[in-house]
Amino acid sequence: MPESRITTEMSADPLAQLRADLAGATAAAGDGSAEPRLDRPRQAGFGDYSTNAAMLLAPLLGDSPRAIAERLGESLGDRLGEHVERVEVAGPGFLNLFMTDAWYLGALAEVLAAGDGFGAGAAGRSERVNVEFVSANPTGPITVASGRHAAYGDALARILEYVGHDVEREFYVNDAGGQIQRFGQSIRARARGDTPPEDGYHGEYVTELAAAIDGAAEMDLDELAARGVELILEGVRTTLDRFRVRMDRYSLEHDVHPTVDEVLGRLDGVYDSDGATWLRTTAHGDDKDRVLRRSNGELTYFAVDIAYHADKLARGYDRAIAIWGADHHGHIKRMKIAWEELGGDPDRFEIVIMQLVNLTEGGARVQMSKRAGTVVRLDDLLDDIGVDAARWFLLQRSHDTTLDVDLELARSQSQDNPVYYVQYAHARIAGILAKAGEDAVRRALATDLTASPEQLHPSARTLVKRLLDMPDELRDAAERRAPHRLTAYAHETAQEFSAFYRDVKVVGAADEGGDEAVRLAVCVAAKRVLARSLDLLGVAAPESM
RNA sequence: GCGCCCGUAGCUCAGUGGAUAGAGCGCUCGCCUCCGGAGCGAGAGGUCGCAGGUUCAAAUCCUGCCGGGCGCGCCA
Repeated sequence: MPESRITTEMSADPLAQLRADLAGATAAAGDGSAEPRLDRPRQAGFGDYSTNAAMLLAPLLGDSPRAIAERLGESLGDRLGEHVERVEVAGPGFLNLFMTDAWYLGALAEVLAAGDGFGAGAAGRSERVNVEFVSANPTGPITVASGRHAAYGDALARILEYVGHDVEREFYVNDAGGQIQRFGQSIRARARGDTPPEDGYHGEYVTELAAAIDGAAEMDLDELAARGVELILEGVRTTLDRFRVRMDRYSLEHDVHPTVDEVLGRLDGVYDSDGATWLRTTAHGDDKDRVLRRSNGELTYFAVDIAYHADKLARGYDRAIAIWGADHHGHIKRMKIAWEELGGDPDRFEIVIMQLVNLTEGGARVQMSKRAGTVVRLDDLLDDIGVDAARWFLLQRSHDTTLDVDLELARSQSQDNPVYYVQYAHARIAGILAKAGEDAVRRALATDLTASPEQLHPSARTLVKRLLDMPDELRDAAERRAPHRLTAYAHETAQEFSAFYRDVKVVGAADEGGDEAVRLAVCVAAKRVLARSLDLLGVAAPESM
């Protein structure tokens, strides 16, 4: 294992360098198979970073973890030189690293040298990724539930892009089939002053559509439905735009239909029974076979979806991520089976299931019923709590847990609301930098920070340490498809900036014997990290509030 | 009955193998001659649903139960 090799390479990620040194020392002590972790201990007494390397080496070397830790600590200390204050062996065999101010300042300088791109490309390997989300029947305005999909899919796409992937965002429009027919019938009924069919659409917007379409009462049903879809889609685009959600591609089910026969012909296990056409999905572990064409001759949603995915597959993405609602989880198995039948690699087709959203007001649940037409529209939510709060709250929780949005809290522009807390921290930094003046900031950024005599305040070290986490946080958020982690990260960063602000004076640092340039540099780095985090979440990062 | 998701502080939830389990809200008590008080600090509050198992180490992995949500159509 070449030693100093890895560490001499310039990297925009100081932690990656530290990790490389650790990996080098560990490999030299063992056979290279151990993959040590570099952790941030919660306890300040356990150092700035810690590693489990010795405990991993113990079974390999047949020695006690603590004895190995002693030796490994020494060689690691040699590698790190002046970057490390001391290396301690603790507990069952942890190695705790206490970094020097010099290391912190060097790391800070690297963060700043990365400009606005700190953490960019953290994925390492770039893939061409398709993210399909929000896809829904274009038979009504976009709801809060779809809003969660939209916020999630968009933030995920932003994060994937930032860490280095080539992302395409796609909206699949189910503009064909029975639901659309019922939609057309519903519009016609309203146009004629009748009540829509039982299984039709009863929302008030249907009446508005009927009024907006000339001759709706007499129009051909298919044409009427198509006109309705057109108007709904227009509204959907407007809402998504307002919600800062960008789509690269709208795929229409209508366009998929002509390809269905050809695609189904490529599948094994298609057979006729009871006047219908089936796919033998049980051959691949499904509990029952699935209908492709009903005995009345109509295609099922499944059949059309297979053709849609065949098209997606043919487009040759490295990875396709589809975001579906919780009520669709029963379809995962059969769709994956079909994907494989089509020759797709199962590892390159992911389905993310979004759990439901509930709105609460003063502790009570806001009742939503699709049938009764009392579903809350995303637009209504945006009117109520604003785009920033809506994006934040809809993104705050993991996609696989049901989400409660406390409207009262989300609405309040007070100290209670986490999204304003983070934005406030960003604006506050902007205020400080403005107070310092452009020249001072420019000079600070041109300074060789490592030459500064500044003794970093513990709050400054904590904050810088947090900033250095960004590449890892982004990588985790991307790999785990977990944008919500970024809300937590942004909030922690804001909190730690607040502590830093409380503990040290930035403008006029000299008054207390400090180096203003270093402190300004910390501010600039923190501001960029907050701005980037907020941007990836689709939340504004205001200069003033 | 079967499948998927969830069960962590009063509430809403982070935390997918590491050392004394965290945040926000709510509650209690403090802090404005100070670069933005839309702020800051302190405190109370937890058998990580239960029981086994794997591991040097489990909220985290495995098994079985219990509780909640969502599905289980020739609907989409």
